[in-house]
Amino acid sequence: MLKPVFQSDPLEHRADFQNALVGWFEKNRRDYPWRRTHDPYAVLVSEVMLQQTQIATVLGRGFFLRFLEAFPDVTSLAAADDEKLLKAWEGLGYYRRARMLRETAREVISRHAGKFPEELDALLDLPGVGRYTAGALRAFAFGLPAVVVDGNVARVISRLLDFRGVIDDSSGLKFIWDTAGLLADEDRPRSYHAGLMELGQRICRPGVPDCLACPVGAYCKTRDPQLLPAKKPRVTVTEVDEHALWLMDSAGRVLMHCERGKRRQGLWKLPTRTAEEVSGLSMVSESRYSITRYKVTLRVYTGGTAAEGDTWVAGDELLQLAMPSPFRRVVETLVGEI
DNA sequence: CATGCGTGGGC
DNA sequence: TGCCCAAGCAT
Repeated sequence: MLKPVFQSDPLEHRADFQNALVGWFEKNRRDYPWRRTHDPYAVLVSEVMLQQTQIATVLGRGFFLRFLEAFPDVTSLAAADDEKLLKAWEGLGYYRRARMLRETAREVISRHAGKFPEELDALLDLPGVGRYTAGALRAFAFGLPAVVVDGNVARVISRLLDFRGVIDDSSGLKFIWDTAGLLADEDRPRSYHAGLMELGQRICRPGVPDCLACPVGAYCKTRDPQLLPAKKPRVTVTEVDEHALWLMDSAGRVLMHCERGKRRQGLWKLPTRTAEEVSGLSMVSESRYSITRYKVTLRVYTGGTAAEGDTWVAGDELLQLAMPSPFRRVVETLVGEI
């Protein structure tokens, strides 16, 4: 690992560190659509979309601008129905985020007279807004002092300070957040925090970083960045099978099932069945996908019967429904084979 | 504190 | 290819 020599502790030379970072950012910053606005509503939409979701996903498929066209302000989002809301979120995953975003729009109207609060505690009270998102709103929407720690920032700080402990237990998180607070530039929150994240995204990458291009290499203590950050061991992956039906009636309608639970309400799938219920039916599709700690084999069969809660959907409405991606892929394939 | 919640980029 | 993991949050 070729890397600049450590010269100064960033905590002891905070202003120099901040200047180096902000100077680099001002020259090299990427032009993202959410950086062209300070509207707290638009900033919140971007931050929620970007939770655990890569920029390329949000940007490349146009989610951000499309969502703002559909729901340009808190009033329109507060009034959104499930169908339109989930359709705008389809493909992004973590669908609960969309519902909480709408709930936040409603609370901004009912509890804050339609104007986003600027105090940290008030922001943290909003549904779906945790300490990262609250800090991001403080810095990027309001230009106020903040502490902003995402996965990028945690990695950068662990390397800068050569923090070898795991960063995802309570003591590791405390170290990262405390250090982030000590390093933060209170006069230039926008450039500093966006710069620290963009540094982590582009230079101080996971795995082998591009240390020779790093603007703050002189403030970085670690000698082997590729070993950091340390994390707790991952949970083991479990293989599971999922069985579903592909059933069409004489009118060309397809049997579907709308999720009723609190978490995934409004998302549509093919009706799922137990292994016993599909025994003897002929399989028309087999696919695999990963979800959290599960590797799922999804098999779809023709035959079977409708059950309580299943819904017949007209063929021309089928692809309008919001579905989880694995089911959307299967449905699009099977529709194409008709 | 552990777990559930999606998806796709990149190596 | 299989695996890591990404601008987290709620429970």
